[in-house]
Amino acid sequence: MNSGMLAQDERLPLYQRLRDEMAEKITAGEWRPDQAIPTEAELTKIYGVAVGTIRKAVDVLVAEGLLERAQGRGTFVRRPSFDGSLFRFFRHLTSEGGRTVPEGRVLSRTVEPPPEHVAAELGLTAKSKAIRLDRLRLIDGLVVLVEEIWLPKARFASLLNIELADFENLLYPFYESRCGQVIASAKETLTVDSANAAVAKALGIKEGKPVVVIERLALGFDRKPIEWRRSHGAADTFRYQIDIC
Amino acid sequence: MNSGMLAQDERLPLYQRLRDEMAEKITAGEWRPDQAIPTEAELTKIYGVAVGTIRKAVDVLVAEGLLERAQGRGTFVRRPSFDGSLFRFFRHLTSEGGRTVPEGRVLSRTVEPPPEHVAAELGLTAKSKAIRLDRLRLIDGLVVLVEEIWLPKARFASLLNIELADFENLLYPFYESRCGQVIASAKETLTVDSANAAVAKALGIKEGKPVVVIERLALGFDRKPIEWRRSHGAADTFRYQIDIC
DNA sequence: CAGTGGTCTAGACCACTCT
DNA sequence: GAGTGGTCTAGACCACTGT
Repeated sequence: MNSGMLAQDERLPLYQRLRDEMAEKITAGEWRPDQAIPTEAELTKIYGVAVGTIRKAVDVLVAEGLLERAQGRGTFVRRPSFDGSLFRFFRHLTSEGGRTVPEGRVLSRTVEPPPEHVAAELGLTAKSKAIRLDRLRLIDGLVVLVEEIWLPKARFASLLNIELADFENLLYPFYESRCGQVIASAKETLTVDSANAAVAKALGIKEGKPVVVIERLALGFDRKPIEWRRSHGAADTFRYQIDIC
Repeated sequence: MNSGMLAQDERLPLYQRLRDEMAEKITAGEWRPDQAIPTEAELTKIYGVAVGTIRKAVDVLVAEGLLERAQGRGTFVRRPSFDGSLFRFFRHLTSEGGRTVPEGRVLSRTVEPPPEHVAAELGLTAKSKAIRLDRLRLIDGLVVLVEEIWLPKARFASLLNIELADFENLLYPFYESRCGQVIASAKETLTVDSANAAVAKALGIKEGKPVVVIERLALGFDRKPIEWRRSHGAADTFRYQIDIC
């Protein structure tokens, strides 16, 4: 009765194959964000398995952040955006308890071969080109971060047709909706440096003043690198908060 | 048949109460690290619940890192030591790829009422006293961090009988072995400041030079605060790396 | 009220580990 | 072969959300 086509992989546990099947429906857009997936009862009929097995597959997807359960309402495809709890990628608050999303202003977009270290991080060959964005983050009209962003051209070609002014304040949901690229995790490195002339000018501080440098490599659910970025912020107003579990 | 005493909390799900009960056995040392806990079949008899419920409780504890399963062998209490992967609390490497554990040197240990913000973080009343440690972290004989550590006296009274020289380089395994206090998670805040006279002297830098300040609140498995510490390091040699998931 | 996910049970069979 | 955790089933009742 496997009307859900659960062949694919060989001798994996049922719930794993189920998870893959459902993940596929999500990434392929068949089940869309903020939309309820079929109920557990329906899923048992669709796939011909017991409720417990469905639940276990859904457990995995919930743990992975792809689904969200709401008792009495249903199970929903989670929009990996940053409105709710998923504020993971903007912990460097500039003012105390700043909950607001800073404005993002893309200054320039070019296509060029990435520097060697960026190519290495993104897993690109020496010849391949990449998209570079230069961007400011502002709070109350004041520049708090200067960002240099590198994206593999292959994944993000559709970004080249968009007006710079139409880039949204949060890039990750934007990547998702425009390019189907979903960020799942990231690795960040913080260091402190002195501002060079360009950064100092953009941040409105004196050259040589201390700045915080955040280098981030963002990965997809397949753990492949998707974006590399380096951000600079004035050190004296900087605060970085994180929970380690 | 609840021979396992599962009263405690009111109307929590069974598997949650089970989890708490089992976590208690672990933190109390009744189930010791690297030792197998009773089998699922035994646990069902002990607590008078179904296997599925036991499994769900164990699932939670495994997810929390307290237990570890080994098919065909049993379920074991995990030693939350730092030899293996659990290197979570020393990401601020000073030299590139520095894998070595820096030396820790406790300069002083006093018992005094904590400052207001520390008492608040640790959940202590205004009157209660706390243990304060002042400590240096050194790599190759050079001071890289200056630390101010506060501990609730009630939990750490046994530390007062130990020679300062006998404090180990990694405090968290030390807390575990001497005081039965296991750190499960932490919350860190990074900022950049200018070195005051005392910090500058300890770090061997000039007063007013930029320093990185890390404030950390470390929690136990019961999510109660256990330790608060503030570390200072010279900004120019500082590197903080973290994986965000 | 009907429908949803959340909890819990009781038992089956399998894959692995150790002796 | 005996014992362990890993998977899977089938069905029960509950708590919550919507109408």
